[in-house]
Amino acid sequence: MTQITNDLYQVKEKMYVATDCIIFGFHQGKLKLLVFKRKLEPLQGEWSLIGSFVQLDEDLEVAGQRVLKETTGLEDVFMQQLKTYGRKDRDPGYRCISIAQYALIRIDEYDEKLVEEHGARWYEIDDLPVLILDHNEMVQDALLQLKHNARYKPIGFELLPEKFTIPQLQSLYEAIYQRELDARNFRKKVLSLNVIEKLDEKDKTTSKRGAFLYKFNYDNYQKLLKSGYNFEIA
Amino acid sequence: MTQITNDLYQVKEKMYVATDCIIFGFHQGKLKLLVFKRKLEPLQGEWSLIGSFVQLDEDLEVAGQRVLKETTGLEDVFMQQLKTYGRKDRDPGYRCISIAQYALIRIDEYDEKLVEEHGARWYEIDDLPVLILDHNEMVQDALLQLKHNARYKPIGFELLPEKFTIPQLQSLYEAIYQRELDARNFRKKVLSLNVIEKLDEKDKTTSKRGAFLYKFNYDNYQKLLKSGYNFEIA
DNA sequence: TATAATAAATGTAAAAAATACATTCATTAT
DNA sequence: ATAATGAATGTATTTTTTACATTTATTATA
Repeated sequence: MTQITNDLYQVKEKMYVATDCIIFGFHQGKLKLLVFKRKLEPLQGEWSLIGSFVQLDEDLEVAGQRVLKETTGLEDVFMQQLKTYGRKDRDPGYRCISIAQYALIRIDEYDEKLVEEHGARWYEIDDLPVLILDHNEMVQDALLQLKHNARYKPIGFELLPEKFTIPQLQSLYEAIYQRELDARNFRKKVLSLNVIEKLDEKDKTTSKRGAFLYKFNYDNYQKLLKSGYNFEIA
Repeated sequence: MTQITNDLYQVKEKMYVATDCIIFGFHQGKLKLLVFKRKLEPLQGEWSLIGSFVQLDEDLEVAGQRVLKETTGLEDVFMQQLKTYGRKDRDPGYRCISIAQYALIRIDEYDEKLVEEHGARWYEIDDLPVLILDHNEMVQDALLQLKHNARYKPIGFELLPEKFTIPQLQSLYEAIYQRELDARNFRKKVLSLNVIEKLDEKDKTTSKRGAFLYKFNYDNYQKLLKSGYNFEIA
């Protein structure tokens, strides 16, 4: 639970239902997490995931999207339920369960101003601060899930801009798997899946020669999924 | 939500938190699901998963185990959180989210009497009745998860008695994957993982020759897991 | 305008893993 | 003694994964 609306702990006479968002981004070859400085007591000033109570008339997914919108300005973000955290003593004072959802966003797209207003900051995933409650546990679980999913779904594309180069994609997968990959084998594998399309443009920000830009082909992806394919990318 | 404690729908002024259990068993070569006949209004007499509200002073996992204990008499059952179902209109009348957990149990061990008292019945998974609310969706999601997990963890062992034969194990995997496997390749693969131990006993219930019994070796399993192994079994 | 520098792009051979497939074995019942 | 039954076993082929070094396109600068 992240948004506590008064500043005194109270007795456990009611079950609260919250959602917390684990927001991943990818920037300059690094996988990053968006963390927030708590504005309310208790634990004011501590680092925390962003979250909110789930409203009575609100779907779970909608609650997650609402939090994302309020904090980053982004809509229709890729978001997936991770796990529900429900240890009876996870939040001292309240009895509160939290449905953790993780989001993948394209850092170049988010609304910087909104993020700043919320006292938020991007941290590299291998240099995270201590977070309140069980939030570090949530992040570690989400990282595991991300690694796992990246192996079987082309989930990584959510973290890149619409047009990206193969070296960029490789660098993302290296950040997720936390190990280096062979450029030839990676390219071979990714192209063999037939889910990215070569464009007639080059990105020249990282080399004189320039690297061709590609875009993700959702149609082919859907077809591949239906055919029962496995999608191991690296 | 399954256990509703009065018989009139009421307005949505409070968030309820329930847990529903998807109980899988394996018997005579078939993967089965334990379903229950609802005892209370609304929807009395309909087939349903078994569930309960989560108590204020109760961990989520404990709530699941409690339900299992009450309905099958079994304790320390293998159980895993599946997903939280939180559509705002999933339960007409109440606003109730449900944390679905799935359990794998050894059918020969469960307490038949307790199951009967609860008006429960085992259904083959490809012959399930219509269940209340979103329970059919929960079951389908759980089956997908089970298939997925069975591929990467030797999860299937939870569904077999402690001593089992390789043909039995194969038959279980065939039931989970819903396709036939090659006996030679299956045996080769399973033995190569080094997680089952041959015993000096045979099971002669299915053949004159008898098949050697094996038991699962949790220590080797843990070692293998730590070494980062993948565990694809079929 | 030639040259140096840089990251992008490419192919092949070896190793490992997955698959396809048919026969013999141990035991019991007749 | 023999027929019947499911259990157990090995090998060759195909597919997938891995390891590894050179050339290419472009820009900056000498």
